[in-house]
Amino acid sequence: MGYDFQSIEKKWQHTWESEGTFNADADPARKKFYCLEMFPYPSGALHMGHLRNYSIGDMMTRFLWKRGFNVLHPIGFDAFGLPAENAAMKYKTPANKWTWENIEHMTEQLKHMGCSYDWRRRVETCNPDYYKWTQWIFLQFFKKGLAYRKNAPVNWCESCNTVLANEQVINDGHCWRCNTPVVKRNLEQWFLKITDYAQELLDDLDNLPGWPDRVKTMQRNWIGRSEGARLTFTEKSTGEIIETFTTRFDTIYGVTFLALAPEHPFVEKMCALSPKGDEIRAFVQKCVTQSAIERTAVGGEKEGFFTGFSAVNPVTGESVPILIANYILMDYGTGAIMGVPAHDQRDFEFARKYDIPVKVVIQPHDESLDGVTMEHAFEDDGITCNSGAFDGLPTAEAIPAMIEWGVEQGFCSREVNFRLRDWLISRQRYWGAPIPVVYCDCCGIVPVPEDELPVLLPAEVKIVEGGKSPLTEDKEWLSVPCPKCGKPGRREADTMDTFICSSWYFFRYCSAREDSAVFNVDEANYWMAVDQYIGGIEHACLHLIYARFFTKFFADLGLCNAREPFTNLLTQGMVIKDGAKMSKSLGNVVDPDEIINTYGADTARLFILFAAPPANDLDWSERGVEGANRFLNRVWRLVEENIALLSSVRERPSLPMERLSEQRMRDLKRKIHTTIRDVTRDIADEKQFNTAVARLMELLNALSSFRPETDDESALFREGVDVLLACLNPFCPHITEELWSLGGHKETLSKLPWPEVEPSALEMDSVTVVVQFNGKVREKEDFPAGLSKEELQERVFALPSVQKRLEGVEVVRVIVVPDKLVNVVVKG
RNA sequence: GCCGGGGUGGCGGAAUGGUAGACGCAGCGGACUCAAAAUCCGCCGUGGGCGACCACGUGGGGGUUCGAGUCCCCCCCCCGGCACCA
Repeated sequence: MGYDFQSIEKKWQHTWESEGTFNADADPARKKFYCLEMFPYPSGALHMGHLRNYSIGDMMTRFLWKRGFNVLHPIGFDAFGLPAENAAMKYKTPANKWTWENIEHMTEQLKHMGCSYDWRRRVETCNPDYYKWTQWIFLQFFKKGLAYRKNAPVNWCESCNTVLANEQVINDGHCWRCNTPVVKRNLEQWFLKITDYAQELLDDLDNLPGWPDRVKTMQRNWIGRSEGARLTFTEKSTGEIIETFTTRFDTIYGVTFLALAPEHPFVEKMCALSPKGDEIRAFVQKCVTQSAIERTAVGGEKEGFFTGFSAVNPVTGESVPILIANYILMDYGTGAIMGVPAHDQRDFEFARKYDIPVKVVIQPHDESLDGVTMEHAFEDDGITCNSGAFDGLPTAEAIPAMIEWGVEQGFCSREVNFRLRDWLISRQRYWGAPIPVVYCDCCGIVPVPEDELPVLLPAEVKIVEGGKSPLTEDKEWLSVPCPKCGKPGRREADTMDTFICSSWYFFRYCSAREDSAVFNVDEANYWMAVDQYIGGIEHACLHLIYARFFTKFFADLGLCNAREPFTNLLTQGMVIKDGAKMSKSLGNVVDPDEIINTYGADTARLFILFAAPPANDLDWSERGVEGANRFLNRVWRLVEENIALLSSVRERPSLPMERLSEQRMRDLKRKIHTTIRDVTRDIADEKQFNTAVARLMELLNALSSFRPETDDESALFREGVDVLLACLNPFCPHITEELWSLGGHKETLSKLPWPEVEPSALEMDSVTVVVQFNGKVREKEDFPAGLSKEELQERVFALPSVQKRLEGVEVVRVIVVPDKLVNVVVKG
């Protein structure tokens, strides 16, 4: 029978809650630490991913309290979102009720894990007290001109019945939430101008040494900066200006066509002017109906159409044909490109298909290209040719020289383009924060005055089958007088992307009950930035970019000093079972409740932290869980079986190393203190929690076999048990608290300082020295620690086994590393 | 294609350029037991040898070094991101 974790865990959870053990208040006199895990969506119950995330965060929090920090460790719920609406339809329960029930249930689950949250700070993004401020933030964006409406081809998920931001289209054109293929629709929508911050979002990644390279690289790719020039062409018959963007300005002499996106504004004009207008329209129609995936797939069939119009190359004066091409994207650069088939593979394929000339303007170093016969484009650097005064320049010099010349001549300008697009934040859904604007026939778009916030969601809505937003059907809710002129107006029926709600919650935690402002600036400045953020890597280009954007915006509003929200980021791996991510559809889920009910929260936490380093995927193993449980039972027995002995030396100090002479006592003393040293380093510096646990298992093994006989030995044994419990406490808080109090201690272990290393206890009495011959281990021998190089070599050479090996060989060289090894290099 | 992260026993995983495989899981042998469970003790990379030992071994190939899982170069494979972005 194992120990009675059920009653122990309940007991200590009550104690921590009733005593407010982990409540934290801003205190400028104390050094702070803000430890945060990504808050959960209240889907109904915690899953293993949550259990892992919160086990890591809780362990770190408890460790940091012990290390003397004032630790803010809050939790809340990312409570708006589509699943609530789907559940409403499925179970005929209002989204509101479903969500709040889930929040209460999951709160209980988090408490059963023994998590050390400051529960006074819990936030729920669907709470009007919270989304009032989400709306307020929107209004600040609006005031600054960073929230705007535009008509654009946008991503539409036919399953979620709403638009999506670019970041939310993943896996080659699929919805991030439901994996349905995304289609394009032309709609007028609200956007946030995240592109204004593109350069800073990119640059500041260099100031985040505490972030994994993987995540920074993903964000750099996503932001996608490219430097080049904007070049102006003139259409011959109309004089229309057509602008193109290029990163290879050095290839302008090789331009043999111009290609426009089907959506390019000049296309409409050409249709009107040209006798081929109907044909052009037909071609454009064909392109537009292609799916996003077809249009953007690498190696997809390039389709073009000669418009009959032509443009003049401003550099050469040559006339080149204008085509419309399906592979040109309207929302990147200018929506038009200069075609250089000799030096761009896409242009090359296109040119060969439509018999457009290929003009070589860069020669490689090792061969000579011929535009007529070449089989693919030459895209590498080389030597410029056929380019007038620039002939002979290597690419790296040609680009800046030619741009400079183009700028002087007035037909080009330097330009930087980003792949990052503005953030589409409208959602055609009910369960989200309403966008606080009113449409008025007289005044246009009118923001709701700040003192009228929040714009409340109607509590009861009719669920509309077919996925249409219920808000569009609620005539009473929609109709509202214009805040400006008072005439009848109409509310915005779209709600905000829930990623808006989660872009600022970590600020709200700093002063969660503040009702006069979005957050208290002083408290935010005390707590922010988050010192340690923990969550899944799937948010690399979603939440983690949005949150950085919001923080920079807040800083610009003067609301906070921090320009980056998260100083250190830990992205934990997935929980795997039978070789695949745990998921309902695969049927390989393990329910956290079941594990906690069977083995206890301490066992669950310990297994999760021991089974793999946090960034790795974690292979779930029932056997491994049993192993963790076995360890805790051994710890329990160690204390229980020695309880009288431990009490008898409660007040007897453990002797310092200098006073210990017996070898087994010296060894145990050293083990106790190297354990403190190593566990501290593993948690604080390496964030290798699995090895920290391994060290504690070793300490238990040492204590189990010690068997004290004298009072001094008992006192040493007690010291070892105390250290084991104190170091294990952040991992397994309940059992360690219980054993701590069973051992006669009065204080709450959770708030006691982390044990201190006694430096003298770390000193080694003897060391095992490895004797190598030509780099191969041949002998091992114990010597007193601290021998000089000379003495160690002398004593090694005196060993009979070494003497034997030295017979008949010539010693060429000897390398001696004190306390470590002697390598004898021999010949013959 | 570009960028990032990886590749170590049967498995999860350890190793400031200095004993490869800590710790755990599984397995094997033993003790206790009428028996089982639980617990405790021992063994546990591969090949060879009765043995002391010897050879091989961290994806592959080179290199630096007295010494390389670790550093450098080339290559292979797996995972992730971006990709018709001009």
